[in-house]
Amino acid sequence: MEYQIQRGTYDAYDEEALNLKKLEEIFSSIASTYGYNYIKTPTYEQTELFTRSVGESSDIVNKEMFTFLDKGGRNISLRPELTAGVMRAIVTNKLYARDLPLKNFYCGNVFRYERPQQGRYREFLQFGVECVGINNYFHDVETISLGYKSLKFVGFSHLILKINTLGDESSRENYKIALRDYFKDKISCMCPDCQRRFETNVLRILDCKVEEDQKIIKDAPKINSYLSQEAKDYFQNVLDLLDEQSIEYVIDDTLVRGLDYYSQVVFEYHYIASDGTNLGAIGAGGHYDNLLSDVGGPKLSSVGFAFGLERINALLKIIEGEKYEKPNIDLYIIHLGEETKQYSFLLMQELREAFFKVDMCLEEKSIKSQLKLAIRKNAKFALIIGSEEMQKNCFNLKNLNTQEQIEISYENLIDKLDEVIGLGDYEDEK
RNA sequence: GCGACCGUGGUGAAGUGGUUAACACAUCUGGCUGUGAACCAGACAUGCGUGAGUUCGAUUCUCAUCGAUCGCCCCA
Repeated sequence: MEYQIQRGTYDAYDEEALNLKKLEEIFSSIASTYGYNYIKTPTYEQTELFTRSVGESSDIVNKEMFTFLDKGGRNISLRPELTAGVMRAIVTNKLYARDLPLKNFYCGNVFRYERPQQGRYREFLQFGVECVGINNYFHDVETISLGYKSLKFVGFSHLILKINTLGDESSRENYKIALRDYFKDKISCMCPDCQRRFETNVLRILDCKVEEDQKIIKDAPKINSYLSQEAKDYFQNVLDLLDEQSIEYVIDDTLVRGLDYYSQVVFEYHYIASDGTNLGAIGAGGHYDNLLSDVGGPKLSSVGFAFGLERINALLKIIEGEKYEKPNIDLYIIHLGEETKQYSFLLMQELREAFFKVDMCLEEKSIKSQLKLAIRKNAKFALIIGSEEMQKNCFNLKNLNTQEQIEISYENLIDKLDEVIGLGDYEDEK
């Protein structure tokens, strides 16, 4: 009986695992330059935390959560996103009493029980940030631009930033009433999904892709006419400040997010690969005013976003093609003859102490096989040690890219490796 | 949750109701016992996602199930 991997999950190994991990490192370090600190919260929380925060009308909570009773009878859910947990942590630890805003970034696995598709898993990784505590459009822009620049940095040269405003609470309520009013007598001839949305969340009707419905939606009232002057100014300030930084955006007034907690500005990052692959949003976020108070803390405005690491990784693989980074080592030691094995092994351990990435084959194999192994391990250099070399304490160092080979003494080995491998790294970065 | 399509070795894949499941790449061994190639000779699926059924006989037909992919829904 062979065990099967669970639906919607995947194993990452080799370059995929390497690059996923690298993405986390890069995003983390860029977030640090923006003054964000790492926060880690539990993988599961009380179910109610999510129904309260993400929203009972949202599909995520409604039908996509992994929910169960633990042995103590507690109602538990695997996190479908990380914002709610971060908010809870802020309340639990009374972090809101510190200097505001609180700026945290996170990276972790989240769970949603959905039908799997390309770029969509039931357990996937999110990297995100939350800036909590101050209602100031500068923070919105700071956050949007952090996401934007991070994505640019890892290789998305032509990003699409979609942005919209949902207005403040009263603007949004008025707008919803207007929408209901508009769709009231038309809804019966719209698609079943829209009819459902009409009841649960009118805003989402704007998202509908059915052609017939689009015609009706086109003439629906626009949020713009229902925004309070304050909300309009807020949004305009955000746009102006984005312009100042030459961050390009597209205003998309049909952009409404699926999580219930957003207000004011919302945004999504998109990328369409040259081969047409479109994985949907690779990152998305927005401003929210009531989440912290919904979870039992003070009422503080916040803004945040989350990236989907698998989607980002999949697109980068297409963009970078051959250059997509593979695991590698610095040096592969090739030993010839029984008596050189131990000598080589000890040398290898010594080099590892100096933080070189070194490996060797501990079986007896022909030089041919060992060279092939070196290639397969993606080694930069091979160090060939035969009994003659062992006697003389002198080896052959072969550059596996250029095939050049030099003779080098034991004394000079580490210096030479420093020089030659350091150089290799430098060239890689260029 | 709904619809479509698919599932053969490490990989890409051909194929048939019936004794040895083609071909290619990769890998291993030897020819060549110290340098990644080429060439030559061998090796490599007790098996065709899983389970059941039809049949004298199924990888090939039927059903179920699991899984991938795509569309819808939703989302990162």
